[in-house]
Amino acid sequence: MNTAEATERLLEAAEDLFYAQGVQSVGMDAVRSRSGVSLKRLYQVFPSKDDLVAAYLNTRDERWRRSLREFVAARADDPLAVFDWLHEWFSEPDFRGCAFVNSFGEFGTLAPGVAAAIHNHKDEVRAYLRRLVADDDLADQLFSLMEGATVLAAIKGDPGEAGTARAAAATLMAARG
Amino acid sequence: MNTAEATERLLEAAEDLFYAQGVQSVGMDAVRSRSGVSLKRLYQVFPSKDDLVAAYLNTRDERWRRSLREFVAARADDPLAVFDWLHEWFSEPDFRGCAFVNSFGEFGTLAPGVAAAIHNHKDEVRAYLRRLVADDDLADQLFSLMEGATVLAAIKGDPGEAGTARAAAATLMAARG
DNA sequence: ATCACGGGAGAACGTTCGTTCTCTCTGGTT
DNA sequence: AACCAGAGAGAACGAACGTTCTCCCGTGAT
Repeated sequence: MNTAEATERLLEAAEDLFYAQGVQSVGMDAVRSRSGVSLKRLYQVFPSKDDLVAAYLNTRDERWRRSLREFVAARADDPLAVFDWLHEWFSEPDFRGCAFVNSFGEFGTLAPGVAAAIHNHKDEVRAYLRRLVADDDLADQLFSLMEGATVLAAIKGDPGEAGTARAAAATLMAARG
Repeated sequence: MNTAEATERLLEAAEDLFYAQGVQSVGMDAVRSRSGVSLKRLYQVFPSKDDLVAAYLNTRDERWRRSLREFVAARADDPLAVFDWLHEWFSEPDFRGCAFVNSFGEFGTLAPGVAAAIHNHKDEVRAYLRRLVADDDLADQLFSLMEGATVLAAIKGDPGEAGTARAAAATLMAARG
């Protein structure tokens, strides 16, 4: 197995485990057995758990934003499609909320690499929304609705929060012309 | 020191430490030295860390909701006052987001007592908002805005999110008459 | 005064975890 | 054939943590 394949398998295992159970409660041994990559190799590729966590967050950020972007683009970049995408995401059986918000809850501001990945993700999403609606204030309002819906859907286990946020978004957009 | 005072000091120390640093990264020894209560007494009052965490969340829930309720009541129960209260909360120097959302990130659905406290808190807040605006759909939309603003204010360290959410709330309320 | 009890301080125990080390094997090079 | 670089499996190490235990002291009852 070459380094590229080892990296890929490690990131896939890390994402599965960290997202489902949280970072702190998953040991490096669990990542090793899930990925089939030896501990020695693991530490060659990611010299510490913090490095693995930061890589997990960054790859998840890219996949997550790409999925959202493509879904919305297929709907003629209608901002309301964002909330339809949220509904699909909330309905996935292993949905457990926003990985970045959850990691913030686990680490707060303590781990620098983790904090940077969290900031970067939120900045990118906000920038995307601002491109989508071209009114920065409105975009920030929609962003707040997105985050609230995600938190509540995760805690209550109810995908219907996406519909609530969508209705609010429609009202806000209508009010702004 | 009697049991009542020990309980009080333990809960105060636990809240300070758990909220500031997260639950998992605070050991029982830290709670002991901060509170001045011996370990033996600690385990008499709270037989396990899970019990202490659940008690921390429940007392915080009550104090938090009382503070919100009183602030808003002093403003003639204007729903927009909720967002002014959020702005004050976000501006506190040790603000670190919603303790319940953070705990959800740490524990997910694993610890039953913790999960129950989280659900209870969110249910109570939603019920309060529904009483405040008397339109359940609108109340749920405001709830989503609150949660989103809290998450984003915590991650970005910017109390201004309260203003963004307030403006959105004003628009939504105007649209509903 | 003595004795029993409850409490405080902190050592001790068992487990978990991040990280490193050892041992062995394989596979390519000369 | 001899050798060596690297990899895998897993033991080992050191720290941290939740929880319990030991030892000692003070206090209140008899």
